[in-house]
Amino acid sequence: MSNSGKHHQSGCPVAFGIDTFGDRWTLLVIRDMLLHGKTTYGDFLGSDEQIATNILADRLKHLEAEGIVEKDRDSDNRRSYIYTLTDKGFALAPVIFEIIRWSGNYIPFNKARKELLRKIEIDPEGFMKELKTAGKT
Amino acid sequence: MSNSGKHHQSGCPVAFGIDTFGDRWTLLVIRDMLLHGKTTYGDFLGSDEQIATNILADRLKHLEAEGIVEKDRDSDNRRSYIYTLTDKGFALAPVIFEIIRWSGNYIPFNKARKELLRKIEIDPEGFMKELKTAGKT
DNA sequence: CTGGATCCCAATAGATACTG
DNA sequence: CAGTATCTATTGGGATCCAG
Repeated sequence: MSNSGKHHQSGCPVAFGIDTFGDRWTLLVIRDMLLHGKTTYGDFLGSDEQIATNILADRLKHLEAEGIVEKDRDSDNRRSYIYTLTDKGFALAPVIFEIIRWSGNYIPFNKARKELLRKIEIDPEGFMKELKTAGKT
Repeated sequence: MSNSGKHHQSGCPVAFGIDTFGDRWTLLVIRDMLLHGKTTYGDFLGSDEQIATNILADRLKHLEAEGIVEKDRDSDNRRSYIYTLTDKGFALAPVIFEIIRWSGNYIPFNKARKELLRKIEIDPEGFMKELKTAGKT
């Protein structure tokens, strides 16, 4: 299931990489582990991008099958699982970092600000309230 | 058409990168320009991975819209187009290189050999014939 | 409760045939 | 040569169900 039939099998290392982690979700999960210290199914579900449960389960399964992620029982929680990156998974850090570097140069610089302005327009009072309570967390 | 509805809009640079070039074909086209000096629609179609014509057209259009690729008329050929990377496109080279580096460490080293062995098993005579005529191109 | 599996169906990607 | 049209396959969202 899932991503069979998508493999290029051309022998090209770029194609191999894409076949392994080149879908729209996999790298985000890896990012969560690498950059945000997320380790559980619930953690991943909580990310901003709102991955669906079936997609997440599928991707985790594949990452495990590929040896990029390891799944163990939480020794404390006993009914929870902990996902961690293997060396092979951790070795993707430079790829992620180069993507971040590239985006840093080319992401629309005012996207966040635009969001903010939209918020202000729609609900100025709510925004002001948010502003006042910000930084107290 | 194409990749609308897939954008994460989370503000995360990784998600931004994925939204821009994170599908299964875009990076391969960029690889062709970057590493193999390909410049025309026909060039891209000829790659090992066999991209479909509509996909290629779509991806080129998007790459152009994103300012990653530039499309100009071939000054010689006049009814042919030349696609070249912009600076923004060229700036993806480190991403590609890190993917190659990662794959270099983790790609199944014997994939090509396995293919070969399979061929030999299925059609030994055909294989021998291929072997004899190889290197004459 | 956490970590999934499953089903439905909408939307997207992709292969193939054909066209300006 | 450089695409478009059409039709099929796959992915993905969301709800719900299920097991430990």
